[in-house]
Amino acid sequence: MANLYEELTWRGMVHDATDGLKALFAAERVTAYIGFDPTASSLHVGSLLTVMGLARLQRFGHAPIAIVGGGTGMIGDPSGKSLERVLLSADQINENVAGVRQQLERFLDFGAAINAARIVNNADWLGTIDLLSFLRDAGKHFTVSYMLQKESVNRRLESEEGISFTEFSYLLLQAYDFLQLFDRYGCTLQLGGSDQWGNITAGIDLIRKLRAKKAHGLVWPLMKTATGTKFGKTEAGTIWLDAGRTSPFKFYQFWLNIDDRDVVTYLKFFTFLTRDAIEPLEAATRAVPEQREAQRVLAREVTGLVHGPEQVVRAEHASSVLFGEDIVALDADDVLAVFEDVPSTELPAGALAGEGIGMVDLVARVGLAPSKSEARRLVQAGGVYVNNRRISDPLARLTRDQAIGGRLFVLRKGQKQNHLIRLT
RNA sequence: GGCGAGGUAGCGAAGCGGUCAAACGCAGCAGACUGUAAAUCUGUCGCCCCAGUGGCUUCGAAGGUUCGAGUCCUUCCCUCGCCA
Repeated sequence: MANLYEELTWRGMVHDATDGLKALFAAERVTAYIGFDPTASSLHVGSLLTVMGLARLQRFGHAPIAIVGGGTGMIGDPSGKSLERVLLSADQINENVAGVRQQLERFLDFGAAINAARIVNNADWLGTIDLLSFLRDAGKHFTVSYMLQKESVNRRLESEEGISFTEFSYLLLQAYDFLQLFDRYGCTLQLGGSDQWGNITAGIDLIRKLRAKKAHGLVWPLMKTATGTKFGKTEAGTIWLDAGRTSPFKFYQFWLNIDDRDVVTYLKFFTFLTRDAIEPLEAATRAVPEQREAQRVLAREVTGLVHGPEQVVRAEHASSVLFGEDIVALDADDVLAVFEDVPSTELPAGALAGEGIGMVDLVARVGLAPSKSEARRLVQAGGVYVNNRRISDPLARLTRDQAIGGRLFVLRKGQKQNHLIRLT
């Protein structure tokens, strides 16, 4: 079995790690954990990196534990946050935990004979421990100056906002989690993003002090995009793993649109493709970037992992139609299939009777612009297309005989925002 | 508590009696170019409509002076420095 440490190093995922980790991987089956933050009921592409961390771990024969932070989620991790967080209600967190759990099941093998994955909720122990016990068992082992030295705490202390006692104590909770997992499951490794390093080392210290055992940590670099925007966000918002929130088509498109400068990094981070598969793609990106071979593979692989092969085929088909052929040449059923994911509005055919409906009214009515004023501006700027043809005259009118198959219009704003209008 | 500086559109920042819905930059939204990219360039960018020398609401809050106030006066609220 290859060494996971070497694998992660090659993938550029080792930002920092404790000494001796490589030897540990070589010597035994390691049980490792990563925490998931239940701030939403679905994971997004940002947390996909974390999911892949666990999945990769399992593929190398080690045992992954996903800890869904039902307990810590109630407190809020100050790491990487400049503002104090809004606390979620217990109900909300439970709902989110359930959603996240369901998604994790896609990636991890919970039935494996020897290294089955587990999902645990730290509310199981954090929710029941009483304050005095916690202060005696965990709090006693950390000096305030130790906690103040942690970068996440320190930065907030110096900020205008300050930090509440609640978030200040987060470090202790996460350290206590590690201890619990060590005791319950023999978990000796915690993974995470580099912003977690301080929290992870706190857990390692706690285990050393209380159990006299060496635990390990490994963190990968924080995701950044070449353009400096936050990874996983687009104009349309966060890219979620839940098909109900981000359609497979949009998900596919997100990966297809990755910047050349980032695509190789992402292939390493988000796919199981081997070095042999990735290196030619890297060369292709340098030689013929306009072909976007690397992006195509990335989109296919990740969409396949998250939504399955059928969705890949559909997304690829939709993409080729949408950015290639003339929509008018298609029949209404094909258009419906391709645009299934796209928001749609039903419009009574009567609205198009006689002179038809004005462009400005239409754009405003289906919500592509928030008001008629903005709709007009948009049309005049040349940003509106009907069935792939630009209509820049705000006084233009649409009638039924221009509809595809007499029943559909594809209204587009800019290059990518489509909206389907069904006549009824 | 004392002294000083300041609060202008999503953010940053000009404006110091009319020509101010308010320069400029960023973000946003479109357009060109292109590879459904990046960079760059162009337009737009308080809100509304029947799109016009159109309507409405803004420049911390409330009052006042004035034909006219983001601009002057009064009071109040808040922020930031320095000193107690």
